[in-house]
Amino acid sequence: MAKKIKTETDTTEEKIKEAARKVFMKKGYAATRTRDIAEEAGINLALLNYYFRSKEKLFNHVMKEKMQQFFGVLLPVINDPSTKLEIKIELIVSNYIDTLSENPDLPLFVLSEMKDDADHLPDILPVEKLTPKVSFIKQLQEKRPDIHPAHFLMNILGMTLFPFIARPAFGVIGILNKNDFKTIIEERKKLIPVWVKAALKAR
Amino acid sequence: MAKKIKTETDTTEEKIKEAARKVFMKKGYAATRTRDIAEEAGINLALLNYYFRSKEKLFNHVMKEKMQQFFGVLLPVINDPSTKLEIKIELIVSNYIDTLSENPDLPLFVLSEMKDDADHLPDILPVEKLTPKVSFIKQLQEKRPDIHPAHFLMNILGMTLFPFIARPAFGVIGILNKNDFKTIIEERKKLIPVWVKAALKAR
DNA sequence: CAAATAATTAATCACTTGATTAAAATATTT
DNA sequence: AAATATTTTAATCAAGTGATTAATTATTTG
Repeated sequence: MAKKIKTETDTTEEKIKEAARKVFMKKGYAATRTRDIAEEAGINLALLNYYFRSKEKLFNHVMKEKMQQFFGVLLPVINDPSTKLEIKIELIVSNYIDTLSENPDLPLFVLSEMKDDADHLPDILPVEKLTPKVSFIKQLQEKRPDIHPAHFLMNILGMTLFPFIARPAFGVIGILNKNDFKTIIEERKKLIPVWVKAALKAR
Repeated sequence: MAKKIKTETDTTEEKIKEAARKVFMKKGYAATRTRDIAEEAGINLALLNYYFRSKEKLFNHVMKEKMQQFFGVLLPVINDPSTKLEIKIELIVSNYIDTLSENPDLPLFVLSEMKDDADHLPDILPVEKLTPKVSFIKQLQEKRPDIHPAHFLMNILGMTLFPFIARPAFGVIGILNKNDFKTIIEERKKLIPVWVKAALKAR
């Protein structure tokens, strides 16, 4: 009989983490019961506390991961001085669309939980501040010194992320069925950069 | 001594509703305790159930109000056939910015709670579906028959609402302090329509 | 005014929930 | 194989939570 080798995804700790990701992402911190996570992981409730001490500590672990995933799409691109502005825009949009197509709950989860907690969050996510030294900001200011660069960041992220955040709302107003959504999102990979560039030129 | 006249905002029921709006909007359904609402309203916990029967019923009342407020900005403008497309765009943007400046938690609240509940929400909000008969949709299709009208709706709403949804995130990445935010949002009233119109022309 | 009705409260219930404990089972080391 | 350490479980606790009850106070009505 083959020896039991516990692969990384097979360990109890990883089963709990995976269940925690799933349940926290779907229901948020407050609506999640540790029993939900234990059941999802197929383990006893006490084990969860044995491995993670408390609901809050387990949540912080997931939250840190998810914030890194969320900002991890943006920050490397933004900081790379060797990529020109137009390419940065294309990369941000297509990276986010790829990530969120696999993980559509990510932005609403991160932004909701950040709001509850905005103050002591910088602790768990060491994010370099977007000073005017950051190449993306510099490039935007070069192109449009008359407009605050935050505007264009809001435009790119708003156009890209909002459809995922508001997806149920688009359902309610009946403008999109499930299949349309996937198609439209895929179209936006090419369209959003075109529109952002048009906005950069608009006077 | 003057007679006690209970004004509309002075009644117990209204005090409970007002407290419920405040607490539910700030913390969401799951994180809200009925005791929080009672305390905020300055009444006994039992009174809350006396007037509204249950936490869920009280919440549904608030939710319905907030959904009407949220969609109420959009739907009348969208359906008016006598307003031309460019004006519609300006109205949607400036109406939302005015509403959300007074009520910045509205979109994250509505969209979060809609997600948990997406299925049986159409019950509490009778929203006319956005068929191709709706004037806004018709106007978009006239202007750009090559692009699904949902794209432009996503653009307008994304650019307008996203800054409010992601405000704590903009704080964390340090691109905006509190005063900047107000200024920038006010600037966007004029800028977003310019950008949307540029996008409508872009090829 | 007195009786009836409505509004309000303090106390409490039943259940949920995060967490702990003590013991059992399993794995590891000696 | 015995001893030790680690992992897992069932049972339980204490605090929190939505809701109810029974009594009290205020208001309305006849």
